[in-house]
Amino acid sequence: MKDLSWFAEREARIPAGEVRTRFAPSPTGYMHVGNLRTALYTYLIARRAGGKFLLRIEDTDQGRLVEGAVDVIYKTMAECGLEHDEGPDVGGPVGPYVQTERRGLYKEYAELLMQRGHAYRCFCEKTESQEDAGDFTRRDDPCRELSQAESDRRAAAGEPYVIRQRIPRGGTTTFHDEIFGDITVENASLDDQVLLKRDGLPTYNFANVVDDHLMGITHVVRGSEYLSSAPKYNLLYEGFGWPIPRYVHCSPVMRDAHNKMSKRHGDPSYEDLIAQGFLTDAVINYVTLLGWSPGGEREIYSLDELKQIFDISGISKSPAIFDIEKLRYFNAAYIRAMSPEAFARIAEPWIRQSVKNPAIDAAAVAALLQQRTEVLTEIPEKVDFFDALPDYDTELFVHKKSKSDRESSKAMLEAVIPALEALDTWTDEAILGVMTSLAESLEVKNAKLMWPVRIAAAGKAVTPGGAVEICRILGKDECLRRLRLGLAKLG
RNA sequence: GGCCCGUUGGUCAAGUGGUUAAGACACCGCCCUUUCACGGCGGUAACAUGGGUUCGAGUCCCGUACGGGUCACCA
Repeated sequence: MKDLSWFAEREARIPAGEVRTRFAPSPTGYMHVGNLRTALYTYLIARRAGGKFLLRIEDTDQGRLVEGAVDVIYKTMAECGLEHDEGPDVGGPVGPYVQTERRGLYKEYAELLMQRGHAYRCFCEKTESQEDAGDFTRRDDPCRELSQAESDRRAAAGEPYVIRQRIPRGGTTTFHDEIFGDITVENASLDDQVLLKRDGLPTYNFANVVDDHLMGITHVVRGSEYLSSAPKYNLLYEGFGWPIPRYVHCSPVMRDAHNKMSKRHGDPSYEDLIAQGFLTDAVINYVTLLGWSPGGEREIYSLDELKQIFDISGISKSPAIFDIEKLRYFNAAYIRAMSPEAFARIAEPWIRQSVKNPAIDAAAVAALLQQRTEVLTEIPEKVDFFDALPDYDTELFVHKKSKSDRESSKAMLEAVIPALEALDTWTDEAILGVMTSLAESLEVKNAKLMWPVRIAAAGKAVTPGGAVEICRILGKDECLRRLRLGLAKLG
């Protein structure tokens, strides 16, 4: 048995009282919304307490690894501003927090547990899935009662085995969860779970306990699917004589009342949301509020603000349904709150998707869009008329509210074209001045004059911005060309 | 099926024995107005259910229903 005393030294180097959390994804795919939320809560708990936030890659299932998944995790964390504290274990001879790189460790700890009688070798055949497990009753493993000598002999003879946890046959185990409170279960209902697999790698159940302890984790934050396994982890901690961390089990993020969010059902991952034109800050804000509430009426919070106020007590017990409509609202709020310059910067590529004409000022178009955009993806379709006048129907000139019909529209255009032709300064003020004074002299409401101008200029009934702004951005020549065209259409 | 957990409007949610049961999204109406949007004002809409405990229960206890999780050499 290797000397493990160095761990005592290592532990001594973790500052007493420091809150330490970890986000421990397994690299089996993309970063879904539930993952992101868990990462966020884990991060916020640490930051709020001025503690450490660590990252650990749980790659012990060699069969389920997905190429590039680790990169997605790192990239997403970085993009979201969830900076993690670096670290190999404090001073210990252990590498970075990637479980396959720590494999030797788990075996030693499993053997330590075996020495203490809390684990045993099992030489039985595999059951690799729930289906294989058959009925719902727990197997009474014959290997559990094998003598140490017999067990050692078979192992030495090269017989493959796994190491199982020896759960007490009687009694109960109680653990405390920060969200769900005290939960007590009968030990008899617990299975002798596998700790170390045949391939020598630990199961999640075991690696988690060992690593959380070695990393000095004080708050174990994870999905509520682990709630019913928690008693087994407690027994493990007790077997080692280690302090039990605080548990924070979070309910899942749902796509509807019955199903979790999942890629398989076409639910968006973090990357998908960004590709769909959502802003990182809005996603973070919304996702944090899905299943957690600060208690007041305010809803818009930056990550920095969340770091100051996040509290475990606000996490809710029941699952929350992801509502993309509300995310859209948050996104729109974030867009509106940006400086015009910042918005122009992010909107420009989207504007240029449909507006190729360099004569059209993208920043000016962006200014019109800022109050009317929920997600970036809706931009190209909204502004395409700046590039090319759509082939519109003259029915558009008929508008009840402004009392416009074909005749009035024709008359308005006939009047406005020469007035604008005579205009030298092509600014909002000048254009508006011409139009309002013209409306006044024609004794019509502004709307009645503006309506046909906007229709002729844009070729569609709904546009970002009004007649004046559209005319201005189009430029005098193009604007007048379109107005004359409109007039011609009206015959 | 056993065990564990949950349940306030369509959705997110406040609420910790005494409230006209907040607020937000969505929806509807009105106002503003140069279309749309923004903004402003107003409206519809909830304590799953049955028993207790209590002067008093959304809040505490028990049952029921419904929903979720778990029972893998997956995490």
